Amino acid sequence: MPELPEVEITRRGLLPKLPGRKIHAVVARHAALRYPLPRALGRLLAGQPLRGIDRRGKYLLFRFDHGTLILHLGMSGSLRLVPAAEPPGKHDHLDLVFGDQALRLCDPRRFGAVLWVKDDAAAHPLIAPLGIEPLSAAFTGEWLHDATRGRATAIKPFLMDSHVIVGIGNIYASESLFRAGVDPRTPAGRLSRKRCERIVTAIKATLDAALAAGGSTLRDFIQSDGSTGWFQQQHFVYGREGEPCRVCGARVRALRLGQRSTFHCPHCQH
DNA sequence: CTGGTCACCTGGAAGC
DNA sequence: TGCTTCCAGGTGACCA
Repeated sequence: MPELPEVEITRRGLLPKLPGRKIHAVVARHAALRYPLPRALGRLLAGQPLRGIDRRGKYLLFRFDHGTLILHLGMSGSLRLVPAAEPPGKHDHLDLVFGDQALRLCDPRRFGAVLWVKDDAAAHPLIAPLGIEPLSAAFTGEWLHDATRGRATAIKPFLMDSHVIVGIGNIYASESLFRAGVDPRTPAGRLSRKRCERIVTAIKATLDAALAAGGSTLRDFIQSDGSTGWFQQQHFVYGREGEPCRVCGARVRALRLGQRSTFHCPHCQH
């Protein structure tokens, strides 16, 4: 589920509530997600005030005086703030208990990650190789044009490579290329400067729209029982195979690119 | 380095 | 109804 906007919305939802508060206990109900959980997390964090919550790509960074807890939601993870006494569900693998509230990690597929770094989190082997932040000022058409030179791979999987650009998952890759009017199969290295500019503008607009949509439901999914899941976006093409394009009415087509389902409008995208 | 494939895990939907 | 198969929003590891 989570792509960059979902992770960022989660972060923004927690920001006014958690930093400054002390962790009282940690409850780990599963020994490992994608990786084994850090050992003795309770001893490590009990009594420690959370200093801040940052984000790098889709990784959330919980800052403490003596290190950083790195958290990734994987494909199916979500964080909720619940009453600490609330009984955990089947896939609620980890609680960080702040007084009478718990920050609860639910992740049915367990593709998420929880890691502890004592030193500079930016130097962690999973963080250091991450690519550019798509919402940063440094992400421009010129940057994308430079980055794509000499690359034969299709632009869609290229955009999803977190070592190039972070945060663009399967949904927003299709959606952004639709907005840009670019065929997802186009070899990255063949894109003109102008088309790179269109793609960058489209990515920022797509992510901004998702952030705006998430902001309006933020309170719900941070505090409620989570049954509503992630906020719903009106997609242009994603998941709409055979349905009419919202712009031109042509049938939306599906294909596979790099093992991932890809949606596009053959009339609007070239 | 590049591009392509696989695996990790569970659950829901579709097919028979 | 029940069993089987396929698919899912991520990404690191591995291969040629």
